[in-house]
Amino acid sequence: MDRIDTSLIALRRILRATDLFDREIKQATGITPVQFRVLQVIAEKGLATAKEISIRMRVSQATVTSLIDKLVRVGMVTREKSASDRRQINIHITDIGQQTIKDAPDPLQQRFVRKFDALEDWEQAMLVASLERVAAMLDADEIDASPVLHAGDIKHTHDA
Amino acid sequence: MDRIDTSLIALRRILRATDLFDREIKQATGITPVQFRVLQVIAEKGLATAKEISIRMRVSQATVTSLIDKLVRVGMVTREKSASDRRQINIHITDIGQQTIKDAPDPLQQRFVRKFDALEDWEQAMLVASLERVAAMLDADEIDASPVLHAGDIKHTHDA
DNA sequence: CATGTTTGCTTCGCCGATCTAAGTATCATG
DNA sequence: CATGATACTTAGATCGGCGAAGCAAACATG
Repeated sequence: MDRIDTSLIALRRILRATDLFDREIKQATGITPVQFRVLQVIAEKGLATAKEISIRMRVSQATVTSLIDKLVRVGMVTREKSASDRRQINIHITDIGQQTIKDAPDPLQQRFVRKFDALEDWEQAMLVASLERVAAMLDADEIDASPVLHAGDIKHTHDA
Repeated sequence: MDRIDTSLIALRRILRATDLFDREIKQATGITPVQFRVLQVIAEKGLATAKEISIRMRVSQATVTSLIDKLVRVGMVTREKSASDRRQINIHITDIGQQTIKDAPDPLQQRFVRKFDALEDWEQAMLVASLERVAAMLDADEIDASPVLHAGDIKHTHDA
């Protein structure tokens, strides 16, 4: 088995891990991965507008509306009209929502962070260099920043 | 920006690349990424049974049936009863299907392979080691083999 | 060989995510 | 105040996905 095969397989495993995590989330939280992702975004600040969410997740507002509908229905978030601009709706996370996030299985990024921290210095350096390299290889064009991932996302934080 | 942030961002970009590629495929081929993936699987040998596809793609047979329906409708594949076992249906790729695959934009894995080949020996070695490391870090448990990716998958071939 | 079980696929009815287009309410401004 | 932009929701569609039920072919075995 040559290097390229090995690399592709590893890459596949990496991608696959996100997929599996989706299923874990579904089971553990009772909501779907996409809904969970919305919840996470809201949880970051405790509240968010529909617009914000639709931009962060790169989906239409219509989609956000229906996702929020579901989260409201299960009591994880509430809608409240913004006082400053009454066209806006602030979506607040509830205690149940908070709890759901807290109880969710060890997110992918936390898993990564924990193990990364445990590595030797040189190894960390190697990984960083390699990942950046691979990212550059796969990016079709220069991509700005924040993506939509599936589950749990790989967030730019490490409050693990 | 510390190493962990850098890594996570790179990882995010890698995952994001598959997402963007999905959109490219849709535009270029007129079929959806999932349908394209089915087509790819069939194309590997020129034909496949529904069962095979459902296993390879980790979806139910019901789902495969509906995906094949769509590919048949646009003339990219045909259904033919197997001679040896008449319960089985061999799905054959048509010229149109072949053409679609040929005309599809540079798949992710090809992009990767091309660039990987161009690397220095030591760099290839480093990438392989790193990717395997990361894969191990993300895998919750030991994962067997072939996953469902989104677009184009990252196949274990490099007939680029 | 006849009957019962397994296997391979399709049909049906359902749900979730997503979109676009069209509507409603609110704001901002000339 | 009238007009136009902005923030959301509603309506209606498509797609991917599932499980259950059904059917036909193959197999197994007394």
